[in-house]
Amino acid sequence: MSDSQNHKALAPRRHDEILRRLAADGSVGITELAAFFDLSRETIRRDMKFLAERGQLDLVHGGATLFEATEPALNERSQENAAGKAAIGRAAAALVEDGMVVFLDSGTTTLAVAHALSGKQNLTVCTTSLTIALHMCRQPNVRVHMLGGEIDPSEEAAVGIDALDAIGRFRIDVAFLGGGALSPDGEITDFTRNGAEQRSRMAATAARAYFVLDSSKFGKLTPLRIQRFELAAGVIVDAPPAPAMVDSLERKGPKVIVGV
Amino acid sequence: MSDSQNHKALAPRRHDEILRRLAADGSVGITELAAFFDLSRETIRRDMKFLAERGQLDLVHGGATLFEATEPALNERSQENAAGKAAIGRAAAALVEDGMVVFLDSGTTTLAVAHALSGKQNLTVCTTSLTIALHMCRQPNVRVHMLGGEIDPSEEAAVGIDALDAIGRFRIDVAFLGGGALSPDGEITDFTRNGAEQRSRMAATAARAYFVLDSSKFGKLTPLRIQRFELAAGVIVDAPPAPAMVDSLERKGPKVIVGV
DNA sequence: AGCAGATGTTGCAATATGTGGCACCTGCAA
DNA sequence: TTGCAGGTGCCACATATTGCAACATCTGCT
Repeated sequence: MSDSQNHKALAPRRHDEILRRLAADGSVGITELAAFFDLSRETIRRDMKFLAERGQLDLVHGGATLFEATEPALNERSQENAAGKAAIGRAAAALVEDGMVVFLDSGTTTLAVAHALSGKQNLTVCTTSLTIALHMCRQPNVRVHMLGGEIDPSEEAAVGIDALDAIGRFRIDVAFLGGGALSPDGEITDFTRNGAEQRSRMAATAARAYFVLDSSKFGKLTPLRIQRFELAAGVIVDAPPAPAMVDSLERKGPKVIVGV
Repeated sequence: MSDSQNHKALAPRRHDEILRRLAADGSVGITELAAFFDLSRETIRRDMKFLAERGQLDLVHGGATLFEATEPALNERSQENAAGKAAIGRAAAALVEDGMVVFLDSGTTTLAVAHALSGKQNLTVCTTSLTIALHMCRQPNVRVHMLGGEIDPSEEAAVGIDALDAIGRFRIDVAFLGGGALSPDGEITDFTRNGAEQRSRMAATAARAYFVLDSSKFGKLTPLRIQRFELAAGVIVDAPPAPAMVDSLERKGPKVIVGV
């Protein structure tokens, strides 16, 4: 960017530039860099090999991509209906613009949203989920706030009074919330008191809140109603629920958005 | 820039120019400067060596780059001296009894402590590290509190005001703290202001605090002194530091514990 | 003259980069 | 599927650049 004449640079500077492009574009080609720096492909390849050995990128044919730290065996849950969750993720990501403050609830569906957010610039992400925090803090151009509190092992996320407290401190542009079930009469319900309370507050606090619910949760019943869920802007799903459920849900407020 | 005819300048002038270019471009080459000043490469190299010794720049092959008192990448660190870290972990775990409230700092050495704690019963673990929280919440009979806050991507841990706040709320039986270096004169220092402050508070707050430092950190210098580190009960290491360092450290308070 | 500090020169080792050859991928068209 | 063509990975070796240390030279000063 600095000088258009001579891009030749010392090795560490090249490494920076490579990582910078990687962060910006997600991938970078060897030939393209060789031309940019006016150096042979071998030299660039050696740079990349060096960076790859330090775990800073992944080598692929023709260049390099962002290093994917293979997460320790994700739960079986995250495999269930993976395609549906990915579709929900894409639909959710379409609602997020660069620079927004986004809240991501715990859960495998919201994790899919997190994955779909890669590529957005300059996001601020707030979350209670350890896994989501870990994933997002490895993304470039993302600021991550972890809401602290006692960790619920089954969710691997913070719950309880500290997390509830912390929610109030943020001004959230858009929140993506999980949920236990979409009941036959069009209500969103949850498994635990803490979860329901947390989601209720977020639905009321965020400028816009969306519940993300994959089709395995349609028509089920869980014990706790999520208060004020009707303040949410929408419910993002991967397949159309029964028309009756859509009707009664939309009459209360939230729009139903079907991901593709 | 001043005179185009004769760039020859006395050493302090050259030093200024070197630093100026560094600030402007992020790096400078030796050959390039030698030509500019019409001096031999050796002279420029001596200038750079002088500046490097005073911490004003980093020498690299062919020139210099901006001085970065930053830590190496996380993935890289976790591999280094794995055996030593495991030894420290065992020594640390020996200090923990069932039922205690344990604080675990961020860092790869404290992660080794976390691994060594498996088997303890009924622990309560407080941590700022996402990785440690994730690991410990999968253990049976462990309650985990995640201290929230903004996530530092290089640490993958919470830092900043929220984390500092949260520290005050806990009554910690024993804390295991990381650190950037054990300086030659027996002080424990850190890379970042936030890190130093966090560790300082823990050292003062916990009933007993231990720093865990593997031998790669002996005799190094990092910019920030950790205030009140001498309140710590001990420093756990994987190999004996130089006797002079042990002396000056133990005279200040903390005992040196060598893991096996 | 003699000293001290700065700079230059030289030679060799270490490192970085370039080049060419060949095997291997990848996409495409038959 | 097959084969082809172009791009790419990778190795070995050649070349260029740099690091380093020892010693020589210069310059200003007393």
